[in-house]
Amino acid sequence: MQKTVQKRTLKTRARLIEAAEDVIERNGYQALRVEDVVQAAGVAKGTFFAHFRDKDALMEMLIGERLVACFDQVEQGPAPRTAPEIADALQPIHAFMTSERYVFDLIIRYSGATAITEIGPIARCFERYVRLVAGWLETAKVRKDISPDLLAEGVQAFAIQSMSLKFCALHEAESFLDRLEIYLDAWLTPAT
Amino acid sequence: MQKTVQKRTLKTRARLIEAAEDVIERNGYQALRVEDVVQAAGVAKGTFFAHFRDKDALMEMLIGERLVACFDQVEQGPAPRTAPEIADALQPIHAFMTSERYVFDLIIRYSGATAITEIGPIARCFERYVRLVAGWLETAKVRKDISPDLLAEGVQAFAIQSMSLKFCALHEAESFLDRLEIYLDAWLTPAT
DNA sequence: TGAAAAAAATGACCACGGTCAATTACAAAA
DNA sequence: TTTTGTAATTGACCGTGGTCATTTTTTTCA
Repeated sequence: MQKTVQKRTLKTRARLIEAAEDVIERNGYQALRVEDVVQAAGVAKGTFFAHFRDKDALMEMLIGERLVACFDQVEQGPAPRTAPEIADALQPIHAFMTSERYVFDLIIRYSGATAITEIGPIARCFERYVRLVAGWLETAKVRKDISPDLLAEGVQAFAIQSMSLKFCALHEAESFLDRLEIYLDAWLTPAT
Repeated sequence: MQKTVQKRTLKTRARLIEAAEDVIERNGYQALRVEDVVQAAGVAKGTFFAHFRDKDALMEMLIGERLVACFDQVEQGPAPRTAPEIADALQPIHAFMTSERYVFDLIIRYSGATAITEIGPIARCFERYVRLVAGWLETAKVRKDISPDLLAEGVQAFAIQSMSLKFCALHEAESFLDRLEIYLDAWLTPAT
């Protein structure tokens, strides 16, 4: 009844991931085909699905990793204190999320875990987003009538709205950053 | 060089749509298979794709229709004047949008038209949403420091955020409506 | 060391969306 | 009515994600 994991397993897995990253490097996330990956990795198709539940699971992992790296980068910088500074500080995260339509769609689809047991890296990043921004807001020059957590959730909502509009022909005139700044200004520092 | 459209065409198209609606009635949108639709309609598979660009195009049409009906219904009612009233008034629209995860995902995916030429019913509904809410906000008891249009876009952003969280295991404790009301209250009537 | 048990890998196979060259039905002109 | 050009339909076929019974490799333990 032991559950020994063989070294072979890790090696195969590593080969698959490396192959996938190569394919993505060349053609982007959207164009990734499982067949290409297994061929590049030199394994059979079935092996892929022994390592990843489905293609999306691999994508979630790879995109999640990159997203985590973006968060790490953003957390290195100083805490922003105003709406434009916040929009600017989040830029690396937003840039990656909108780097490809496919990437954005997948991130949105995985942003909420459907079951507690399957909270993946992307869903965790969404929680991290709120924690990160809420942390900034505690000492930022913003309204204090509602909690930093609620404020941060709003920032997230506006960021997603702005990113959606970036992919939209009707609204491409106004730039993503301008739009987000307008939203955040109205949300964080209302002048009623 | 004439471009006569035969009566046959309309008939076939109607049969396909009816068949699709039947299938959806029974098993929901998610479960619809093109094969089932063409079989029920008594036509060949190729015929389906002569009438609809792809499966999503049919879905956009059908879901778009239902969504338009929801808007029609909401527009019948009196204009709400407070944050909870607004959340409540929009309920039929939000209820349909979150009736199935598949429906929500498809609506989000089609909410922004990628090209001017391909603005579909769903993208139009998103514009209509903003116009509708902006109309309400003109005479509602809400902050006046920013335009009704901007305020309405925010309402949309918060509604999408709340709907996303509805599908999320981590946040299912708080109900959709409660959550939206909290957001809208903070957005429309800040107490700085 | 060798046999039994467990883990990993294989590839033929399936499901489903989508394509397209060939065929059939239609409608207008002769 | 027949001819002819075009609109509409067909179904065999393809690409790609995903499955699973079988085979191969590794580990365990007498």
